[in-house]
Order: sequence, then C-alpha cells, then structure tokens
Amino acid sequence: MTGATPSPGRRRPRRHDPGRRDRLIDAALTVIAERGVARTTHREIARAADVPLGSMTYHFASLEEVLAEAFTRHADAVARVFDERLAAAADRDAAAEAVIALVSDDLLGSRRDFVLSVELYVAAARDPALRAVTQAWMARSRRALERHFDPTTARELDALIEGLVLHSALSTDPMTPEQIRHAVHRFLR
Amino acid sequence: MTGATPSPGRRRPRRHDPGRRDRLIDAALTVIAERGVARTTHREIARAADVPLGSMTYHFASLEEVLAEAFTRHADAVARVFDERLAAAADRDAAAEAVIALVSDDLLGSRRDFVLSVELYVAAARDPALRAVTQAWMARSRRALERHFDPTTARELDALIEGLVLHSALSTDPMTPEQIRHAVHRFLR
DNA sequence: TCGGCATGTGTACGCTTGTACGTATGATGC
DNA sequence: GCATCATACGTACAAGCGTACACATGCCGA
Repeated sequence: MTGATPSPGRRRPRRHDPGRRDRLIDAALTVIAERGVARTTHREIARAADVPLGSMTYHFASLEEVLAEAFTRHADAVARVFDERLAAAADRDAAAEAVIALVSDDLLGSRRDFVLSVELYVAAARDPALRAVTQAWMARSRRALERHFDPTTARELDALIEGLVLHSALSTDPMTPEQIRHAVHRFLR
Repeated sequence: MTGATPSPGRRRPRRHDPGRRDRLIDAALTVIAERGVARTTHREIARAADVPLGSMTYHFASLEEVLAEAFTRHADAVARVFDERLAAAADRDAAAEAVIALVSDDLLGSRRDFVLSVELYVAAARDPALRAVTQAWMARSRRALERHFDPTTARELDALIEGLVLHSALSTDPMTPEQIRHAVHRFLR
C-alpha cells in the first residue's frame, strides 16, 4: 500500500544474520544506558546495532516489547552475578565480604549497570510487567542472601545495599570500599 | 514570520494571571508523576494547568528549564519536611522515631513523591544541573540527621532509609511501620 | 486619562517519532 | 536445480513534538 521504491542506492552487505534479535536487545540496553529510556527510539537502537530501521518492526511488535526484553536481560545478568558471588561464600563472614565486594566492584564499579537499574525502577513504577521483572530480581537477591542470613536480615541488608549504591553513585564523593565495609559490618554486627 | 491568523474562535476568559509560572511548575510535577519525564511535554503541562500552549514558551526558555525548576521544587519540599520532623525531635530516641515516621508516613505514604524522586535520580544520572539538585537535597537530609547522629552514622542511616523506601515501594508486599522500626533500630542499636 | 509595554494567546513550521508494508533475498527441503 | 518462505530491507505516512512569533490585551506610571 504505502510500498517502497526499490531505489538502487547503497546496498547493505549483511543478509543472513541469526542472533540479530539478541544483538538488538543488547543494543537497546546500550542506548538506554547512554541516552535514557526517554530518548530510546527504534532508530537509535537500529543505528547502535548497525541494522536498518525495518529490522526493528520485524523482530519486535512494539518499542515497549524491546524495552521489556532488554530490562529483563539486565536484571537477569545482575542477579546472576549476585547469586554466584554469594553461592561461593563458605560462611557468614565470607558472605559479608562477598556483599562488600559486590557493592564496591560490580554495583559501584559500573556506571552502566547503575543507570540501567535506576531506569528500570522508574519504568517499573509505571509498568506492571516491568514491576514484575523488578520484583523477581529483588526476590532472587533476597534468596541469595538467605543462603547465609535469616529472611528479615536478608531483606534489610538488601535494602541497605540498594541505598548505599544509590547514594554513593549520585554523591559528589562516592563511598570507598572501606566505608561500604563499615556500614555492612555495622548492620550485621 | 510564521505569524498567526487572528481567528475569532473561542476566547479564554483568563488574562491577568500572576503566579501562573508557579502553577506551571506544579503542573509539571503532576505530569511527571503521572506520565513520567519521558512523556512530559509542553502541551501536556499546559493542559494540566489549563493554560494555552504559547504560555509555556513565554514563561520558560525550554522544556529542560521547566523540568529543572520542577525537580528543584520537589527536592526542596521533601527536604523541608525531613528538616522539620528531625528538628522537632528532642533526643536521639525521638530522632529515631522521627525517621521511622518519616519513612512510614511521608516516603512510603506518597506514591507521587516516590515516583518523583526516582524520576529525579534518573534525570540526575545524566544531567549535571539536576545532579547538583539531588546532591544538595542529600546533603540537607544528612545535615538534618547530623543534629542527632555523628556524620558517619548519618550518612549510613540516610542510605538505609533510601533503600528501605525503594525496596518497599517496588515490592509486592510493602514493609509495615513495624518492619521499618525493626530495621532502623537494628542499625542504630 | 491614556499610551507603553509586559504579559498572554493562537497557530504555523520543520522535525522526529512509531509503525506499516511492498519488495528483495538466500537457506533449506526436495 | 529450484520453489518456498522466513527473514531482511527501504521507505512512506500520520501523529505529535519543541519552538518561534505575529497579534491581542489590559495594568500602571505619568
């Protein structure tokens, strides 16, 4: 109907491309981290993945679908690291150190992950599907903590971690690993 | 140049309107809370304030300026409540109770304030001007806590509060005031 | 009283957006 | 070989955007 004029202009070399959908989701995460959900568009994602615009509507029914899949992937990736680090801890003391390392290295170390997380919280506050993603993520973190701490402690510690990361990331002077350690040990003492 | 055709259509009754700028900023906060920064537009704000579109460009140089002023106002309002409640506390125990009440009533009680805060964090992660607003707000909260607690405790407690509010607000089962009290007292014990 | 000018209003413009869709292509089963 | 069809591509379109700006209005100082 609206059709297309064949146009002999520049041809793209890439045709067969399995896994393109996956790369588009990763590209979406990159765009969200760099420009924010507000400025994340089909065109921007396509550009980041070096793929034509038409590819977006072929692989995803809507922009919302792309965002949902991207945030799900982000939450899974962060939760997996959390799981692994805590699973490797032999006892409660080691678990406390794992938490400290997690906050210092992974959470505070990656601006990208921090931005993606906060973007997810905002989106989750408004979209029930994304709220479910966030809740599943938090539940998984708590379960990981419950390997070493009782449920109440796990929940409170999880919240403390969140607050430490958030305040530190937005602060003029970020917390040092020693300050993180102090706060965690004070809470667990 | 682009001009306007006079058009005798519907006239608005409202002309002289001091304080309109203020109302626009409040309307902006309402729109941000309801639809998110991503969907906050000149037209949407104007509609919320029942004011013509042209009024936006008269009072503000750009949409960014509106957002910055709106977030500044939000942060000030929340910080003021924080200040007042803590200033009214006579001793350390009363201060702890004030914190618990703050979290339970004000922070967890108002979905609007929660959403606005998270939206600000996202915006602050990308815009230096808004980061300054956020940092001033956090500094003020900390100073309020330092009326009753040493600086390290104040900083850590501030982070704990943030984490409790965030996790609770996004959770399927929000924390009860008793659970908040438990967490705060555990930390301050 | 009255004129100047700050304030308020309506609309046009250029641009970007999400999405739809006709066409091209090449991997795969026969 | 070759027909089929999932996949890939390019482009059109309506809607909505931020912003600019010509014109209207009425407050206030002289």
